[in-house]
Amino acid sequence: MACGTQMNGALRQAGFRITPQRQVILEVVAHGSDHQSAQQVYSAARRRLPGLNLATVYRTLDSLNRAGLVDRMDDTHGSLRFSLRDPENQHAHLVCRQCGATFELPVTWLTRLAQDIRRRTGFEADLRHQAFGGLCPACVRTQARRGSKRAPRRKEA
Amino acid sequence: MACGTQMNGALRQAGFRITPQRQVILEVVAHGSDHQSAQQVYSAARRRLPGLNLATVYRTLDSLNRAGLVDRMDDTHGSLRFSLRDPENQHAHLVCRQCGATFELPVTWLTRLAQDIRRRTGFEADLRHQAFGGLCPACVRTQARRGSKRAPRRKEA
DNA sequence: TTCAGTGCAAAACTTTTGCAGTTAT
DNA sequence: ATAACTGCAAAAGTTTTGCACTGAA
Repeated sequence: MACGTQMNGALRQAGFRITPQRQVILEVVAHGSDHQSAQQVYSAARRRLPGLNLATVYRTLDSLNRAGLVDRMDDTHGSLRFSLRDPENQHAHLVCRQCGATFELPVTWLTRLAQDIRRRTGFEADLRHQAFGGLCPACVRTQARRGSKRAPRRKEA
Repeated sequence: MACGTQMNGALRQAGFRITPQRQVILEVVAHGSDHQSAQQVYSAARRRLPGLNLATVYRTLDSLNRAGLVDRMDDTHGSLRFSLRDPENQHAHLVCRQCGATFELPVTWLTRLAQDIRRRTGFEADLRHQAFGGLCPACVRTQARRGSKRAPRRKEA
């Protein structure tokens, strides 16, 4: 696939030098599962680049984000999640408080809300990559049957 | 005011022992500015109770939260914010990415969205205490005039 | 050649936890 | 008397930073 070439072009265009680290990290974000944490990106990238350092992952993801190639979202469980930016598919997120699963929410569902907020308060809400907490369908069912179950490790909203 | 007595009642009713720490912490949350971070609560409470420990603040706020007296929200800048629960005034939050100011958003504005989500995905979104990022009116103006300015210290959404 | 990019180690920050001593009931 | 609660110190977990070295341009 010409994918690698395409990415290099994007990197170069954004004013970055092409390094193995960047190529691998960007490819992991692009081809790996969506909304990965820095640790996940690190683990995956490390398999191909054993010497890779976590700080580099953070720095690279931050650069890629500022360059507009990668999106960041706060998963409300204490870490940031990264995914390839896709202007065709702007979305927010649903994060299950029980099992941590994340789902996408087309940003169009949120436009009316954002408009309401802007008109009535003057606040410019940016609902892209916003994470909403709640219970996923599976956990709703589970919870309906039994009492409570396991909980996430850290933070809560 | 009978406020102290009222609080003690609430504490006792929730099965808590009455301690100076709890009284002070709850009062700071109740009378201080809304949506304070643990550090802010700590600083304010410490003025009246110099020996107070930050761990106690966290433990107490967690207890009060589980008892339903206090609400928690994740400000998407890396810390939790606490406020007195007011069932009459359920709300979500707008958090300015530029200056960190927070505003309240009546939860009624979000009911339609929550319904849409439930009907179309089965996900039970809990939008109470949800924090939405964006720019407050003041920072929108500031940003319109000049270029960029100071940024928050940690995390970003 | 030169400066952006990297690895490493250490720090920054928020939040949690183990434990021994204290205190409300 | 006896749990519950607190202070202290240390750890956990994510993210950032300083610095000297390396390598892409």
